[in-house]
Amino acid sequence: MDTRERLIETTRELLWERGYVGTSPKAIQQRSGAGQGSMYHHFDGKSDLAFAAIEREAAALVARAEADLGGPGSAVERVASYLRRERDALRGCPVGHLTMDPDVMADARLRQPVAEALAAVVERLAEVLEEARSAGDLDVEPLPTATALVAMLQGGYVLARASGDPATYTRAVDGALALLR
Amino acid sequence: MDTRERLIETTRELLWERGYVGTSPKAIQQRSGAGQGSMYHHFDGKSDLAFAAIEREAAALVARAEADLGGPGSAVERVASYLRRERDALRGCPVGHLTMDPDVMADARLRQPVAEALAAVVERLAEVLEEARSAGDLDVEPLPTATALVAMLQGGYVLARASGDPATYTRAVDGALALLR
DNA sequence: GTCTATAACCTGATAGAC
DNA sequence: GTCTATCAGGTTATAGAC
Repeated sequence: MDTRERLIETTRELLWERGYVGTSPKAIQQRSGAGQGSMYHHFDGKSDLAFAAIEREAAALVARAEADLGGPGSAVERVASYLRRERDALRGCPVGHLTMDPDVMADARLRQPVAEALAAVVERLAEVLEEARSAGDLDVEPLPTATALVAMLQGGYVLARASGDPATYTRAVDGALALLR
Repeated sequence: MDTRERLIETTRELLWERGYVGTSPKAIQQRSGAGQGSMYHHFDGKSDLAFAAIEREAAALVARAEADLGGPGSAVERVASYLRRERDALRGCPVGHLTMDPDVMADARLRQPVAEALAAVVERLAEVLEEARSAGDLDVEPLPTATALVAMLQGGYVLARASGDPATYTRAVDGALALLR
């Protein structure tokens, strides 16, 4: 992995752990092993480097959702496997996380990939719910239901982090799946 | 309002807007109109002042939930009025917000009021759901359902902030209420 | 209770040598 | 491409006068 790549991956980690406001260029340089000059050679500054990291994280989120929602099985099964996929509940969502960061939300460029990725996941889930409805397996409005389910996952992280217990996240998912029937 | 009070209320505002990591003592002093010496006279430091603000915010969260969940009406109606209560979707939850802040989560003292308040809301909602179940109006497991519903609210903020549109929050609530039937 | 002074370190970046 | 030097300003306090 070359220096540029290491800078981006390190920034992904730090954005996840500490957010944008809580991540300093110095911390990125130290963890990645890149020097000051090196970082400013490859990127215009903190915001530019964060953009590269956020774009990549956003694309990864959409890809993970698609792996479940576009996988094998009936529409209902795919929704369940998306909801039940193992997640690192105490770390939270690397993308959803960023919506609570004031400096990310204040910067249109940083905000865009976050907005697009979450919207894409909701829309994709709505498509699969629509499919389940057509098949007669479910009787719900696709878009509000998809929005509620993705919100429940995002909020599941909030409650799990607050309680310090990953089981809180699982409990939220169980509750949502039970409601879906 | 005296200086001490102004410091606490200003800190509540700034924690909501910018989080703990993103809020500096200087910013608190400037917005509250209190001087450096004044702040350090009333509080041991940033963390001590934040604790006072967080404790108060956490208590307010529990009180708002109780106003709906302990209000008049049937159990089902109270759940609906809790879920439908108007919230400032783009600002997010002043308490849930803090779970994404690394320095709050790393400090047991700051974390405790956040953990307790969110747990109290979930438990209270579960009680009301149990009541609705006893009345034969609802057929759900109280605790997982309450966890899913509170998570949905917390995640509704995430999606609304990402999209920049408060309607996203409302859509999530609508989806959840529809599932509850 | 509030003020100013001071401190040691961090932040986010630029400049120019190698 | 990477390095070190430098910079103006912010951070989170402490000290002591008023």
